[in-house]
Amino acid sequence: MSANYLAGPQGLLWSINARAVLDVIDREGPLGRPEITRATGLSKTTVAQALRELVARGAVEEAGADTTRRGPAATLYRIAPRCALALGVDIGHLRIRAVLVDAVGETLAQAETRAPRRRVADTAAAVAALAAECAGRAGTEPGAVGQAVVGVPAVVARDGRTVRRAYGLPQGGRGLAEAIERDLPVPLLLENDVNLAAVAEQRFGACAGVADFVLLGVGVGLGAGIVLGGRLHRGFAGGAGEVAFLPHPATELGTEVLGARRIAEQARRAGIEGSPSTREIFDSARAGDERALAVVDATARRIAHVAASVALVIEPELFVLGGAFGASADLLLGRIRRHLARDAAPLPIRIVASGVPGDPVLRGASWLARHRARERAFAAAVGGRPHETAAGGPYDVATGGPYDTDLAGAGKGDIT
Amino acid sequence: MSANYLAGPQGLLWSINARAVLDVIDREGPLGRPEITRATGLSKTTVAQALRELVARGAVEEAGADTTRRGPAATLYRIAPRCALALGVDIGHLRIRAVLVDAVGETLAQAETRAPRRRVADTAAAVAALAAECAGRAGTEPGAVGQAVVGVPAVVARDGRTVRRAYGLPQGGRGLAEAIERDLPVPLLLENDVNLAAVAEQRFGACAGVADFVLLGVGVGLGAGIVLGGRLHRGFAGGAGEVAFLPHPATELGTEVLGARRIAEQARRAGIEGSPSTREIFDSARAGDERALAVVDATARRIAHVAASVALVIEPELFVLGGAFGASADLLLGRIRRHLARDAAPLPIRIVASGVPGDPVLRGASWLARHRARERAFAAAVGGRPHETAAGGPYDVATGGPYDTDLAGAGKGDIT
DNA sequence: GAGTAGGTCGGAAACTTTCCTACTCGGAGT
DNA sequence: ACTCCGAGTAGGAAAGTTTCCGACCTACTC
Repeated sequence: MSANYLAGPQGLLWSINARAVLDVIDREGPLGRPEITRATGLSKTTVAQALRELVARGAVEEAGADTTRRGPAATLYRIAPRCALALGVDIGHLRIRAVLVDAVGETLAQAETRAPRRRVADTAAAVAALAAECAGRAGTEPGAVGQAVVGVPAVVARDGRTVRRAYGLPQGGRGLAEAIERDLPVPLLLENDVNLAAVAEQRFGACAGVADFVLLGVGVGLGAGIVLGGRLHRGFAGGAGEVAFLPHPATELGTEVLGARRIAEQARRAGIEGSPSTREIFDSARAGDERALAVVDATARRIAHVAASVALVIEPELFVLGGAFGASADLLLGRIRRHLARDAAPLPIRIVASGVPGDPVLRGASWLARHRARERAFAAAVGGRPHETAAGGPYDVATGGPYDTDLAGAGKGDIT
Repeated sequence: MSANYLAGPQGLLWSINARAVLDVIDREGPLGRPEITRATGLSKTTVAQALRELVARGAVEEAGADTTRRGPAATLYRIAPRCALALGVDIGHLRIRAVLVDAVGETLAQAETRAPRRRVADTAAAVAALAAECAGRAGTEPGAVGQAVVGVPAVVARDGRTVRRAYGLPQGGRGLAEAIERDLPVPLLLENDVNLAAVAEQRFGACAGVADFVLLGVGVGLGAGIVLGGRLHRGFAGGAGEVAFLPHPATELGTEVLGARRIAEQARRAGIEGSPSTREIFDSARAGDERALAVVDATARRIAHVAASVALVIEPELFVLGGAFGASADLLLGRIRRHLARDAAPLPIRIVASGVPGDPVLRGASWLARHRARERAFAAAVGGRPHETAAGGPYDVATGGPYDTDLAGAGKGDIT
């Protein structure tokens, strides 16, 4: 009822300190008690108490002993890998991939299948089947998954369930989310695929430690995953980053600047016959075909144009070239930089190639799923000690603290 | 050294609870003890203790008694207005305005002067003189100001001191900040004027409670103040929102889409003679002059174009039309909406007129200055009880808590 | 007299300091 | 080469401190 004023009883201190212990262990790997004491600034008595409780609750477990120092061996502690399971799914145009990871990010199982074309129910069933397959291989069951994040090639509203403008997806609305939840009853979040690729870039790729960057995903369409202040920026209705529709001098308003269709059109215009796929055009270009190179250059120019426009609006620290044709960075990057240098910008623009190996969408999905599953598990382990008053102050560590991961909320921040 | 893990001794609880009390009083005006007790969820003993301490430290003061209920009158408490003074300054092309406000936002004094043209030292001296004038009228001295925020028509780096691309400002670099600080030795922050107008819009205008919005400032140039998640988005080097350079079909790259110069050019093209000022053109248009109306319409079209581009990148909830010609919203708004509906957008775009009376830049500057001055005063009042151990845990309420208002830091957030 | 404001006191919870035991490594002495 | 002992470290327990809370009491006004 009353807003969250972050006031609380003494039990609050325990939550705060237990959480601090958890965070230290999480960041700095297996750690001995003395090191945790130093890192948190707490007394060793308190740390010992917190560790006992966290182990009892299953969030932390012992991990051998540290014998590097002299004296008695220090017990090491680590996050319990099984305290949270997470499922990442990438629904692409051709394939659906899934990966099951544990709380420390270890891959437990992977699976993939052909993407069914038509019906939402088929897609949902495929996702559930992959989840079951992964769970089976990992020796657990699908219901044990603490969070599933599903990447889709569509605009997803901030509720993480409503889908708009679904390129190639069966249909819009909340149908897909509900169908998946029926078949796979675990906490679910849909997310735009480019956004997830951006998350992957932030966690595993070229943008570690960069607070503001934009991932340009070049694939069937062109989309941007925008990270500002270390957080995904989704826009009011999830439509941020739909940069394919940015006005371009050579393109009518309301049509896409770039995408497979437009590349094909340019290929025709360049006199390339037989309507080859984009991949084939890039391969030809790499082999030195002049006309294909012209198409590549035109593509690079349009990407540069989009990057310049985006930069003028939000001025990120870095652009990353990703997506299906991020693999063609060798061809594109230099040309994009040249166009940027020539045409664009009163401000310098840095652009680099994606640094994420494998399927970035899948990695982003599994990272986000893991983050959320773990956040929930941690909050449960830290919140509400058994002997706390049932009333529960207005403070709730699960959502109120500085660890807020709420995605749905409007996030009416108060700070400028 | 060790990162901030938000762990702390018992004194931390006092900080948290005192801060909660302070926040409640701040938000809900003068309040009696029982109401504070209810709002914070703390016990009345604790609240009483906190209030005693806060009053002793000067952050809170008594404000009469509440006799509406029966029984003994409840003592009311409010934020002590004088616990923080703040100075807002708007350095415009023609005039420099300053306003001195207290901790609760009351205007204590205002002053203005002609903007000196050439030298940085003159500008700085003018600012200091205005500050002295305000302080004198308010019965205090300039040194008592807890924070000064100076709005400038230029790009300001995230350090709040380095100026780039200064339209009409004497020169770039850190010269201005340093000169002002010499003449007026108080905590100083320079900020882009359009950004400050956006802050004003958020606090006093059309965007109260809107987390994501963009203020389009139409004046000598065109700039955007971007608020995302309730926070100003400044960009990597403070250059976010330089939307005047967005590519436009009818404009060569690298030139501004809109601004006084371009409006004049359009007026010439429309056959208007005598090179009238923008204001005169708008006045003619309001009087029904066809050619002037054409210029206005062209202006509206360009604003719509910019808004559409911005929306495709960040999809704010709302656009606000402000700046020097925000006053001409009656002429522009309908036309902008018409152009948006026609040309633009796969997504709907809401745009409204500014809701801030007076000088938005000045109001934004004084709000931000007040916010920062108060934040510092509150942190001081809440942090470090006298009888606390000198050691001091790694937790620091001043900067570490959920009340972080750091502007300079890169803000390497960890949450997606 | 009922309802409310404000104060005080004792108890409970949580953190810290201090003291103590146990363990291991390494060097010195036999 | 073996043994012994001191220094440094890990872990635990007890006492002390700080803080919050509930309960009781007084005083005030309708």
